[in-house]
Amino acid sequence: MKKGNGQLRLEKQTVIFEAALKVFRQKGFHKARIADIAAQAGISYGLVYHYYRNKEGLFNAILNLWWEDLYRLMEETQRGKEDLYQRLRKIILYFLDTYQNNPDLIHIFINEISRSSSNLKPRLEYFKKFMVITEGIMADGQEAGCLRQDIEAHYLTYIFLGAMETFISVMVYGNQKIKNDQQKERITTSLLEVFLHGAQKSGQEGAKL
Amino acid sequence: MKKGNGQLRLEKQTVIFEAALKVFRQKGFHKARIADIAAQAGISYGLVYHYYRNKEGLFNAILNLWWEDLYRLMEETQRGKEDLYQRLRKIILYFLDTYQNNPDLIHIFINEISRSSSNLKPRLEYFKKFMVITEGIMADGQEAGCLRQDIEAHYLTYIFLGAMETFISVMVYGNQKIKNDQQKERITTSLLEVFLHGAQKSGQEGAKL
Amino acid sequence: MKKGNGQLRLEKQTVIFEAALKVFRQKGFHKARIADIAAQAGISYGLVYHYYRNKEGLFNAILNLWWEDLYRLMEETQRGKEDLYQRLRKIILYFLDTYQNNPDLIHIFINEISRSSSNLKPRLEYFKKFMVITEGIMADGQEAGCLRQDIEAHYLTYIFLGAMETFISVMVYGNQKIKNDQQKERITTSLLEVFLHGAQKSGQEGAKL
Amino acid sequence: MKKGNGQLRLEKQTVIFEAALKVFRQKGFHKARIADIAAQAGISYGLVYHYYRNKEGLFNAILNLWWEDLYRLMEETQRGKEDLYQRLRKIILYFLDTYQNNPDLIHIFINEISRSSSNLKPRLEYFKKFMVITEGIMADGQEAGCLRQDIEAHYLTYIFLGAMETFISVMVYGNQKIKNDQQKERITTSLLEVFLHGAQKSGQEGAKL
DNA sequence: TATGAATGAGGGTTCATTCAT
DNA sequence: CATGAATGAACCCTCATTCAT
Repeated sequence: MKKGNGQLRLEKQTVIFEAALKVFRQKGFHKARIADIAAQAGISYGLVYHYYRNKEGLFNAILNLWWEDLYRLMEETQRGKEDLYQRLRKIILYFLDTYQNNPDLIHIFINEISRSSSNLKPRLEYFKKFMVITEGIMADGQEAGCLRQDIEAHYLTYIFLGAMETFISVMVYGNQKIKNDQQKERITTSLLEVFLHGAQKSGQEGAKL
Repeated sequence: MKKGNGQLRLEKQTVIFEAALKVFRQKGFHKARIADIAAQAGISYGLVYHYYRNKEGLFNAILNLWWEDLYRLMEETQRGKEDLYQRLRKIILYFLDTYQNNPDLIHIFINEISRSSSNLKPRLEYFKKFMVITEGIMADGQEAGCLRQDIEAHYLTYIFLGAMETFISVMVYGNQKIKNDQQKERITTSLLEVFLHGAQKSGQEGAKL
Repeated sequence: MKKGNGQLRLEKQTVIFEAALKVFRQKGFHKARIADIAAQAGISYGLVYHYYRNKEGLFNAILNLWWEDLYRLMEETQRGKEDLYQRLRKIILYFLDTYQNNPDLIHIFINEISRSSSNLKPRLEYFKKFMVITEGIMADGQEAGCLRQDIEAHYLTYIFLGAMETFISVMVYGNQKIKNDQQKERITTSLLEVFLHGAQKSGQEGAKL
Repeated sequence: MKKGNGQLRLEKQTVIFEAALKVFRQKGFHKARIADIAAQAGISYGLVYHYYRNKEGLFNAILNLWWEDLYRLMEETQRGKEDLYQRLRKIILYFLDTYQNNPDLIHIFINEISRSSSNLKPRLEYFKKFMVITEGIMADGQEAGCLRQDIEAHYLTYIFLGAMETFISVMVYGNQKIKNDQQKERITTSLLEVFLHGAQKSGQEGAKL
């Protein structure tokens, strides 16, 4: 039985997509060549243009996957009735899970989205939206009396996201693997612990550092 | 009185350097053209090659300035007798001061860390060294009993640096100006407060979030 | 009937090759521009890079053709049972035939031997090998008692090849055509006569010159 | 006592000239940079243009030295009453002496004059003149009954000069030094022997090779 | 669908030459 | 005389994109 054309199209498109994921990660957007991606996908480079408008379009497809998944998570998080701790935990775990399951994707996020000035304008909006949602979570926490109110919600956001991003970055740059769930747990706990309770040794409250 | 040639040479080199700073910031390494930099400097593009070996060399000169200054600060910090709070405060203020005085430089630092012609290794090495020094400060803090020891020193480092970097990034991306010293103070305090004492509302210790 | 793609590819490659042959001959390696070659071939310059890695690669392809053909001849010559006279005659005729059929090629051989991007080593190696083979022929002649033994075989080689090469060079520089087989015969005979029997008027042996 | 300016000018010019000799030999005309020559001469590159019109002019000065010296020798040779053997011997020794005393010069002759297609037009004339003079010597020899007349005088010229040039070329390419006068003598004798008496083993006259 | 030949804009780099000092 | 800063023509090469087959 012959597969439907749509099915075939989808498959080939996926092959190209994943090849692009790999090549963009290895070389970065500018140095990645369509020919590299085609070779990785095992097709001719002309074919790429049947499935994607151009290099930019292919790259955007990857970005969309990233942001859509992230937004979906964020919306779920917002809709849910969970407390602040669980919500922040979910965000961290989302990044760590993606790091495990799709390291190319998060590599690209770190290198090409989070840290890249080229063609930044449109991408910045995505980033801002993500920050705004996170800020909402922080504000909720402040309203609920869980978070201190003497620090602006967006400051709390920067601190939280920045700390997390650096964890991921270090792993990405160091090509570290996440060995097991324990490690994921330790990272998550460390992040939340310090963010929520601080790095200061307990009992030192108010003492001179 | 005639200026020495060395003086003149230095001046022109500086003009090119600053033009490069601006153009690299605006366009990123890949999209920045030597011709752009020359135009910005008000010279012909050929002259750039009298002062710098090539585009890469010019870019590296910029990065070196950044890292050398940063290392100088870190060494001062290490040599000093100050307590943990003052040390971390100095690091943050260094970034904020640089942001005020040389926003292009810090922009490039934020955006172009992973950019390099072929091997980003050398630049990562710079970064790692910076992290190692910071980790030393954290370890000192743990030994001195100022910082909790149930979280690894390098985790503390990631959280601290990541949080700070994101503050800067947000300002960079948003083209925000630091209006006055008060704002610098507020940012510094917020960062240190959360890092050291946590974001959790005091009195909530142990309470359900 | 549709031609195979390989066939087409080969054809176009040949067109470029022959254009290069012509341009390299006219301008020499350094002054020959890829754009010239492309124009000569009636294609865009970018296409040259589909068939050859770069200018150097294209040039090497030409040299390889020359050397491979020459080596093929030399090996045939060595395998054959012919006497010295026939062997030397074959070598001369090979050069003269090539001059007739592919004057560009021999022009390049004559002019560009020492030309190379950085290291002329590889090309000299080719030349040396050619000389070594010829020297073998001379040594055979000495062993067989056909050639005088009071002069080293490689000296005989220099004299023979040098004389021949200059014949060709003069024709190349003077843009002389070989008009007919008689001329070829005369050149060959003159060379062999002088090389083998000397330029001295017979009967003058030992007389004062 | 202060030297006259003309004296100084001459000295500096000579320094540049000799630097050029060295650099042109090492890199060839195209790859030799004025900056290289100036550095070799220990002066600034702008100064080169005070003494020579441009790169081409500097190169021509070298060529002129070569050709003028060679012509001087040839004229002396022609004016003298020496026999053919002595004349040819003088030519060979001139090349070998120059190889000993000014290897850069003869290197350039071999690489840039004898074998070079670029800017060849004007240089070719020099070469032709040299050949014409040599041909005159050969014709004299034929008239005097010293050389066989069944071979055209210019053929004899090609054979003689070609053989000699290849000797020099091999030494140049192989970076061989002339160790002593004996070697010079052996080369000269071998060349003249083969050219005049032939390579064939004596007593084999007419025998099948 | 699929291929890869073909195009040409674009940019880095070199270096001879000029000229103000 | 001497310097070397300054200029810009020249040219190699890359690679995204198009399109005939």
